[in-house]
Amino acid sequence: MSDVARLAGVSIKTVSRVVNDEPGVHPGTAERVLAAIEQLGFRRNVGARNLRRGSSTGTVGLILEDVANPFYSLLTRAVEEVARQHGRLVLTGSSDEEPARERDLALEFCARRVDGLLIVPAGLQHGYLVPEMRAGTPVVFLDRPAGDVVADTVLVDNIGGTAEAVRHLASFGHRRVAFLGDSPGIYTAVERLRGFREGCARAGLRYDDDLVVMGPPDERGVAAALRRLLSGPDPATAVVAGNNRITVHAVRALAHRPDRPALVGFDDFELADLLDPPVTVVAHDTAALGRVAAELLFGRLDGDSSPPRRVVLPVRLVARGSGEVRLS
Amino acid sequence: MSDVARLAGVSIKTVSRVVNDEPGVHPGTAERVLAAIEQLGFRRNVGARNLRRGSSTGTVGLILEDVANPFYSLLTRAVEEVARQHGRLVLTGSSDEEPARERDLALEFCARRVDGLLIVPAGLQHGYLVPEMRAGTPVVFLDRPAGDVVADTVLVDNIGGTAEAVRHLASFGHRRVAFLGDSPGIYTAVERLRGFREGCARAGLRYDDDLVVMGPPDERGVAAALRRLLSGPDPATAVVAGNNRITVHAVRALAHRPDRPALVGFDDFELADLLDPPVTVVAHDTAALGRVAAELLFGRLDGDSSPPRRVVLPVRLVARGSGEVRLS
DNA sequence: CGCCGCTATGACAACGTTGTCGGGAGCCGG
DNA sequence: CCGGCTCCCGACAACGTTGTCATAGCGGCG
Repeated sequence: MSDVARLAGVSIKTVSRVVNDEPGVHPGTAERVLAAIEQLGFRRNVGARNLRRGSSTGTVGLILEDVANPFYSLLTRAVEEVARQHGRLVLTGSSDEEPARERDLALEFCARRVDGLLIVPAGLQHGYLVPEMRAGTPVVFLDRPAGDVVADTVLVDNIGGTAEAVRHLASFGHRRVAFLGDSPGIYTAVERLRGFREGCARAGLRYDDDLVVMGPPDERGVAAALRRLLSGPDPATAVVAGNNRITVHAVRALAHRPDRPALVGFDDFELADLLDPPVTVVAHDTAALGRVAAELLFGRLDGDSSPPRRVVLPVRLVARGSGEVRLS
Repeated sequence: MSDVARLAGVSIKTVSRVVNDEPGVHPGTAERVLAAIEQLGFRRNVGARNLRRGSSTGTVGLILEDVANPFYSLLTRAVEEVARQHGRLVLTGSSDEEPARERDLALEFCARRVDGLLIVPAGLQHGYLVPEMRAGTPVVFLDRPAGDVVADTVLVDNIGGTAEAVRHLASFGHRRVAFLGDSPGIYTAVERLRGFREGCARAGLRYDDDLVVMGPPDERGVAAALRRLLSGPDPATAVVAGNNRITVHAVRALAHRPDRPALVGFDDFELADLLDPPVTVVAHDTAALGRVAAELLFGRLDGDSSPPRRVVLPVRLVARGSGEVRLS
C-alpha cells in the first residue's frame, strides 16, 4: 500500500480511502491512485484489514465426515451457496469420523477467526467449543446433535424414517426384517436403530438382536453381514440399510444373489431409480439440511440471539421397487 | 493476549514465548501462563501472527465447477488430504462454470493471502491471475489448462480416452457412432470431441457432424439429443458420452427404450457396474488428479522453481457391457 | 571484590490496514 | 480583511502478534 502511495504521490491513508470508496477524495487523485494500484497489481490484505477493524473475516468453517461422500458434497454445495449470498467464503475439512481430527479442524478454524462453524459432529464431546462459543463464534450442528453443548442443530427425522421403512416392508408381509446400521458410535446410526425397533414394535414384529448388524460401512463388512442375515434356519426376508454407503454396498453384495431380500435404504442416492430393481429409499432433502443450517448460522451472525433451535427435517419414503417385494 | 499476560503477571512477550514454545522461559512462569490461557480460553490470532511474521497463512484455495458433482468432490477430498499432510487448510468455491465467479473467488482467496491456488478453469481468460502469480502465489490448473497463462497443469488423456472409446465401439461393428459432449466452451469437451474425430478417422468411420451434439449436460437436453441421434433414416447405433453427468443422463434417457445404442461414458462413476447393462466407461484416477495437482502446488511452495509442468494422467477403458453390444 | 556470562524477562517497533483528528487551501459573506 | 466553512489530505495510533534488543539478577571465577 505504501508502494502505491509513493507511486501516486499521496499518503497511504488516501490510498486506503480510495480502496474503500470513501468520500472526500479528489477525482483526479483517485484516478492516480487507481492507476498505481493497477500498475503494481496491488490487492488489499484482508487479514490486516480485519485485524485493524476487528471485523468479520468473511469466512465460515464447515466440518463434515468426508466431502467425497455425495451426501456431504451436496450439503457442502448448499452451505457454500448460502455463504455466497452472505458474502462469505467456506473453509472445509473432513473429519473422517475422528473426533480428534474434528477438534483440530475446528480449533484451526477458530484460530483463523471464522465467523461461524457448521459441524457434522464426529463424536459426542464438544466441550472444547465452549470457549469459542462464549467468545462469540456461533456454531450450528448438522445431521447430528452435539453430545454435550447446547447449540442450534438441524437433523432429519431418523426415527420416523426407519420406522416408516419397517412399516412399509411389513405391509408387504415381511416378518423377518433386518437392520444394517453404521457404527453404534454415530448418532444417526443409533437413532435409526431406535426407529427400526419402534417400527418393529408398531408393526407387531418381534425385535430380534440377530437381525441387527452395526458397523463401519465398508464393502466387505456389509457383504459379510448380509451373508449371515440371509442364511440360517430363519433368514431375513427384508433389509433396512442405515445410510447411503451401506445401501450401495448392500446393492452390490446382493446383485448376483438369487434370493434377494426386499431392501429399503436410508438416504436417497443418484441412480437409485435405474438399478434393477430400483431401490426404495427413505429420502430427505440433503441440500435443505445444509441450507437451513447455514441460514441459522447467518441468522446468529445477524444478531439473532433467541434460544438455540433444533430443526428436524421431514423424510419421505420413495417406493421404487426393491422394497415392494411381496412375501410369497 | 494482554489479558493473559495481566492474569499471569507477566508481559505479553512472555505469553508469546510460551505460546510458541520458545526456550528461555522459567518453567514456573510457563505454567502460570498456561493456566491463564486455559482459564481465559485464549486462542492465538493466526491472522495477526501471519501479518507480523509475513509468513504463510496456512491455507490454499480450491476452485472448481461444483462440489456437488461426485467427480469434483472426490478431487476435493484428495486435495484436502494432501493439504492436511502439509499442514494447510482448504478454502473451496464452486464457479458454476462462470468465469466471473471463478475470478471473484480467486481474487477473494488472494486477498486472504492463500499460499496457493488450485483451479479448474471455467473460462479461457486468466490474465487476472498474472499479478498474483508474479507476487508469488503459485497456481496449478486441474482438469483443464488455463487459456492464456503458463502454469502447472494436470490433465487426463482426453483425446486418447475418447479415441479409445470409438475404437472399442468400432471393434464391435459400429459405424454410426455419436458423440454427446459438454458445452463447446469447455476445454475437456473440445478435447474429447477431437479425440472422437481422431478415433473415427483411425477406425475408418466417416465423421458426421449430425452425430455430434455439444451442450450443457442437463437431463432434458441430453434426452432430446438422444432422441434425435437415434431417429431418422440412418440413426446412431453407439454413443460416446462426454462426461459423468452426460453419461448418467443418457443412461436415464435410454433406460426404457427398446433400441438401446451401445454406450461408453467418459469418467467412471459409482454404481456404473450395477446398472443394466453395466456401463462401459473411460476411467481415470480422479483422486490422483487432485493429489498430483496438490503435490505440484506444495512442491512450488517448498521452493521448486523449475519450469511449469504439464502432467497428463492416463485413462483406461473399463468394459462392463453397455459398450460391448455387437451390431447385428 | 569486580567482571563475565548466562538466564529470564520486558520495552519497543513493526507487519498492513483503517479510525481519529487536525490542518492547509480555497471560497464565501460580512 | 477576517472569520468560518468546506474540501482534501496526511500524521498518528491501534488492531494482535513476534523479532530485536536491552537489562536485571545471579552464580562463578580470577
